[in-house]
Amino acid sequence: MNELDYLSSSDQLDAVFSALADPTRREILSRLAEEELSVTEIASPYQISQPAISKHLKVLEHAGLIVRKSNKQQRLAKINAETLTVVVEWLDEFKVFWGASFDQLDQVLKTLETSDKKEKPDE
Amino acid sequence: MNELDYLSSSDQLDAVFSALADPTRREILSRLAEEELSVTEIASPYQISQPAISKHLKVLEHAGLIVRKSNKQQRLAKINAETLTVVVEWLDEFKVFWGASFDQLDQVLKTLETSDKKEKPDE
DNA sequence: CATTTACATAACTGTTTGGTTATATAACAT
DNA sequence: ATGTTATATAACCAAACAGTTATGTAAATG
Repeated sequence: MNELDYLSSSDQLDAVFSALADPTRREILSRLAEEELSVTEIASPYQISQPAISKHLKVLEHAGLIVRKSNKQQRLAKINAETLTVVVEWLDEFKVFWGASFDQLDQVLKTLETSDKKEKPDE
Repeated sequence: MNELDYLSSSDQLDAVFSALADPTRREILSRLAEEELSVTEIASPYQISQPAISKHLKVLEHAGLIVRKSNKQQRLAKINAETLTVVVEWLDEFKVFWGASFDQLDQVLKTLETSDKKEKPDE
């Protein structure tokens, strides 16, 4: 059970879009697409303080874009890119504006929905 | 020349994602996907004031998600859904997480890039 | 056991956001 | 000319946001 189960679809979009509205958070997400990182590792390239990074991570976690696990005294952050499918689904409403080629996205969405159910039958 | 030409790619993503982070603005955008609407028409379903709607429209316009034109004393808002391609392009970085089926998005993106260049060769 | 490391949390601050009311302006209607 | 309609703008306010410093806590290290 993840935190987003408590959010309405609209609230989840609010949370995801506002999480993505910050360039530092987008960059963190890009780096987490490569590998899991600890808070200190995430903070290292930035000039802002460690608590500021912890806040960014809390925003990403609340949006469901990352999950976290403890390892000794470290807290590793891992991307949860499945959550980005809510953005893809929302975009689907506007696909008509890009012409027929975007119909391929329909197929992608159907594939995703199916595999979601297969991967997480208990949610 | 549109307003977004002055924004860096990251600033444009900031503007687009934060514009989309508000449910009222997303709903306005959905309605504009159906038809052009005047400010009064856009405001009519909501309880908030007309100036509040004008502010929302300014945010959407600044993000490049709508364009506006004057018609008599009305100012019509029209969706500019092409701007949403910056979101699609940003999402492309994470497509690997949804498996091979998402490679179809590559094709969509290539098609979009090509048609972009055809439609706006002067940019 | 004392210290350091990794992180979270609290308290505070300045800025942004999303709303308000009041008012100005431009076009249309009488 | 006067009034009405459509919209924008200004001034204001409360809440949220993004940062700070200071401090607390749990785990590792000497």
